[in-house]
Amino acid sequence: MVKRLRRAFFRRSVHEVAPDLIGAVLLVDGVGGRVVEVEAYHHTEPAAHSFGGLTSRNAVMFGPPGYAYVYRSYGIHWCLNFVCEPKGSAAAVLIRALEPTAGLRAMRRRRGTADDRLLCAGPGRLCEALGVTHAHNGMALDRPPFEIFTRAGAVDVVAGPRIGLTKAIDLPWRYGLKGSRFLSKPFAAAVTPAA
DNA sequence: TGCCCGATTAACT
DNA sequence: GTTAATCGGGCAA
Repeated sequence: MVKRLRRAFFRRSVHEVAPDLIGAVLLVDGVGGRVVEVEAYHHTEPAAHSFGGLTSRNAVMFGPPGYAYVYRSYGIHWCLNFVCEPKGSAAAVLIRALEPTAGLRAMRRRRGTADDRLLCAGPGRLCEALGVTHAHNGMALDRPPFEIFTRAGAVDVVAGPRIGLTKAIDLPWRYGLKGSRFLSKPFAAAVTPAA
């Protein structure tokens, strides 16, 4: 049964929330799709923006769970995260790829491509397709323009190392939908994460 | 104040 | 395979 996600969903460990988001549906102003790839970040690990402590950029990460943390990447792109765990954990899940299902016309227009596989295959592309910008930083995930729904049934989730990092590169905190053609990159090995 | 670099992408060779 | 685009955070001075 598909249900709208409530804030309590995000209050759990980032390592529970991240795989549970695979297969969920994310919409921003009615545009979006099925989550097929995410990554987990936690302040105890040096790859996280929150590792060095509270700053103006990462302040939302240090707040309560269930809010959007949006940051500028490489001075060019926006990246969307969901803040998790009780306030102060400074943990978040980076949304890396969607299978587009709603608002295809709007996404193709924003992205300037008709190749549906590349509409949301990557954190920067996804934000461009959904129209996510710094204006969404700090917004609640259970209120408009966000709508997030649980997955309908069981899915095969695979895990592997995160993408594009120079620190903590070995932690297998990237989660994806097994076999999806909408991933930003394929998973090297099909390893099912521990429950 | 200045410098370096990044949770990326697209367009190259 | 490599590299430019582009800018705010973090740290050295």
